[in-house]
Amino acid sequence: MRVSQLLNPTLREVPAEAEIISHKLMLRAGLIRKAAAGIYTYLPLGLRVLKKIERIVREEMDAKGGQEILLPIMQPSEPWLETGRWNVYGEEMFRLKDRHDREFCLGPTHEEIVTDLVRGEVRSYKQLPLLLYQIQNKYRDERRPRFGLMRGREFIMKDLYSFDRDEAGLEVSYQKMYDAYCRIFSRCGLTFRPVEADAGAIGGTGGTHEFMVLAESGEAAVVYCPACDYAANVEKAECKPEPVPDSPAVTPRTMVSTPGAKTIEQVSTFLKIPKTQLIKSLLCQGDDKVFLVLLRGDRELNEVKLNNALGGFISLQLASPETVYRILGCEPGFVGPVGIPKNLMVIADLEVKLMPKLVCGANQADQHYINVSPEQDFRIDREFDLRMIESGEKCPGCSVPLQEARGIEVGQVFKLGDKYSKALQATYYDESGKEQFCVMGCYGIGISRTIAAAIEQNYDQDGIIWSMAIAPYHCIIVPVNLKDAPVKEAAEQLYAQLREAGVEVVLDDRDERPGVKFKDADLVGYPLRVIIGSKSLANEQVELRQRRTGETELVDLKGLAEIIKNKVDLGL
RNA sequence: CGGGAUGUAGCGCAGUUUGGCUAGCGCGCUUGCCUUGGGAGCAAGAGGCCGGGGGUUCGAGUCCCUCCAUCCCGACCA
Repeated sequence: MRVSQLLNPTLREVPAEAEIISHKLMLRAGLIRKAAAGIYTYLPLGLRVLKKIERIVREEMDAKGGQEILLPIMQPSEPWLETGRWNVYGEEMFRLKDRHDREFCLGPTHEEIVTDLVRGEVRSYKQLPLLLYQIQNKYRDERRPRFGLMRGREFIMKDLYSFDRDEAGLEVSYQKMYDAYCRIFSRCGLTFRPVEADAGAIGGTGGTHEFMVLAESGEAAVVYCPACDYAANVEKAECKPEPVPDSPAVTPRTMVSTPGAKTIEQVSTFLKIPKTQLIKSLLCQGDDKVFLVLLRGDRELNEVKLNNALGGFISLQLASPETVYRILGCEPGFVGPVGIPKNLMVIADLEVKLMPKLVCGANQADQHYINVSPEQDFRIDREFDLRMIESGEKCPGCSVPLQEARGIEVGQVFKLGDKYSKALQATYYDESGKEQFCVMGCYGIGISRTIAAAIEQNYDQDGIIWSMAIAPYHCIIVPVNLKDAPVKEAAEQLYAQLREAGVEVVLDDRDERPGVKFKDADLVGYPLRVIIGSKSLANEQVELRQRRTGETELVDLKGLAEIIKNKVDLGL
């Protein structure tokens, strides 16, 4: 391709809309343009990167026995009604009606439609296991799309669905995908970590792992063990209850005045009692149920754990101050578990019981109780691990202190079990002629997000640094001065040779000054750059520069095509 | 959805407070000259429903009402 003909509108300045580095660089390097919030057009170079990643994904899926299909984007409501998710998915689902008023959605995911397919086509155990995948658009009306391709309302995903005879089969499929994902992200040149995760609305009873590309801009927080291979999303990371070491003298429960002290911080300071001896009492509302959640004062509530513990709500949130007042007769700052209405369920974190004496709100303005004993002074109806893990806590595997990092979730693998096959009656007949439910797994990779993640991990002040495997082109030829006939001729010749050799190459044939071409080449991030200038050309030599290292070598023009071809094949 | 901000040429911005004639600047774009190893220089040009609608006024980019769009924080989220 000739740069003069390439639709690659690079920008000198960063559009005001971009915040994070990948978004800025993708706009500046002319890879994407915005069509609407969270909806993007891929320009030629952006699309080439996308196709490169797709190709790697296809190769690895096919290698594991995956069969590619293409499911519809527009899906009828019926299978969604059968699984109950038509109503559960909420506003995040784009919905539409046809001229007959029949309801459809733009697929946010494809469990329903693929299971609907399989229940119609699979009859026998002989057809299993079945691994079906597709690469296509997903639609989610995110409340807040952001960061360019990182969180879009339309995005491209590879999703594979496995159908097995039983749990053992699922285990095999799951492991295949887990391995394939590791290979895919390695081939894309990413530093990543599989972490234990929460299954969220996709549900399913088995395990799930998220594949996190480690980057500062990541939206997810993970903890990992530097000694063993334990790693988990903080939403999921299991917390061991820790006893509070310092226990105050045992005296009867006493109400004390704490004027204006509403937060844990304020109460702790006012009473000169460490936060570990305070109780954090949160009145929560899940759908239409209200309950009181108790945590040690210095801990944070993990809402995902809470929601899972209670069986999953459509909406779970802190109760409004009005609700708190209606139920407990005080404002949120003075809530506590002592003397509350009998029908108000109390859900405590595992650590609460380990607190010998504690301080809590008295459900009266400006009053707290001190010397409160769990179970003696208030009841605990149910106990769970409800808190957010903190970095430095001990690894559940090997007790080494955990470290914290941020990550971009580029993939997730789920064991679904029979959640969808049961709801949609996807069954097969086993050897004895008995009807059984398929055991399912689903496995997603955010292809478009992976592009953004790759940039977040590979850039410098000049622009993007692609790894060879996913670069839009392998190499760019920059003739310093096209009006210099030998330079032009050498450039054209090399361009032809490289194309002949199967190297993906662009020739910057624009009548621009060299500085402009160098800047653009760095910005776009071609891994290899050949600079043809008159001085070195006089010795039949040109410069070969590596984008990542900036390392430049003077090489003979003769045989250069082979050298470049080798570098491309070796991935540098 | 709550809070905050922004919308003026392809991009980045000024002008809006205190209404006034023909709406500016830089980059980019077009043409010519010149230049050719890290976003050169000179000259001449093109390009705007000042986000939309309504209102106030002799007069609105500027004031008022309203809608829309976009971004950030939070909430939320496979």
